[in-house]
Amino acid sequence: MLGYAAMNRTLRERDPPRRCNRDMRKATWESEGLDRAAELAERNLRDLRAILEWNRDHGIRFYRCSSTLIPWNSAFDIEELPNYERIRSLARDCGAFVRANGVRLTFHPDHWCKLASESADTVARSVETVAHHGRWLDLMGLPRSPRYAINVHIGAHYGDKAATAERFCDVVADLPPRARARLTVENDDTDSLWSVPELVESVADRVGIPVTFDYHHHAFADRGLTYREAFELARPTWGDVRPIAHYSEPARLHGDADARPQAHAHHVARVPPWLRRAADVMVESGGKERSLFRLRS
DNA sequence: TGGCGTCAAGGTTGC
DNA sequence: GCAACCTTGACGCCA
Repeated sequence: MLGYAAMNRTLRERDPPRRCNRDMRKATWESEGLDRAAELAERNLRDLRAILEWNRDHGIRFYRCSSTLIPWNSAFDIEELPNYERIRSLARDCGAFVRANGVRLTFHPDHWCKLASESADTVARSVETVAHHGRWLDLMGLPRSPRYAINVHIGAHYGDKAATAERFCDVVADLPPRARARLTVENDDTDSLWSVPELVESVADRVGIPVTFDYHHHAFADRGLTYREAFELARPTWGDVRPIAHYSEPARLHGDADARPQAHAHHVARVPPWLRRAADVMVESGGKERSLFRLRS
């Protein structure tokens, strides 16, 4: 399967727009609080259902939902929402749709999520982040499996990779099951950070979570491995679950000579067939769902 | 209503 | 030691 992340450009341009990433700024959160969060969450969940239906109608069964599905959820318990029962019902409905249609739904908390941080406060906030993603998937009634992944990066080295890996594993082992059982870890796009072999050896083999292979990121920390060798290293960490891989192409190869090497191109030319055969591939490009259509044509 | 400056959070690197 | 940068759409102020 091929998938895309977050925004659906086609539905975003409709009137009214359909999207599941409505958010608010701090000042709004402080002035309007739970009532506003409740309203945005409800609209986001309704539109998530619409996006999932649109995906199915267009042959797309792999989708990464925005982490602002329930905005500011790290600041409150979801049961505190005044419309909690409606939220629960909408989430259950999305989950039922996902299961009935063989959809793979995942999340990818952003780079503020630092499970291996040296700061206890940062770790606590990061644990809360993956925990509430797990809560959403539970509300949807989806199995606690990396089929419905909550994918994170370690994203730092703190000057000591061995100690960082140790902290990461300790924190992961203590996560609530709703997050722990769905957690996956992805290779970074920086030479000093976490490559596929490092994640497999230092994390996956120790604490038993799958490694998400990001094809584009691998170029920045290849450790002498070809793309295929790196993927084959990550593959067994998924056990019985079909692996997820991320695929994008450098903007520089698509005419943007000034782009930094890590920048993603707006579309991708071709997903390697060996990768498509062995994994569900999340295409990360600005073109979103339209990039998938171009790959088919 | 449209344009546009700014946005909760962490960490690395360059100066 | 401080500032820029990551990344990117969307929020929300202001004209």
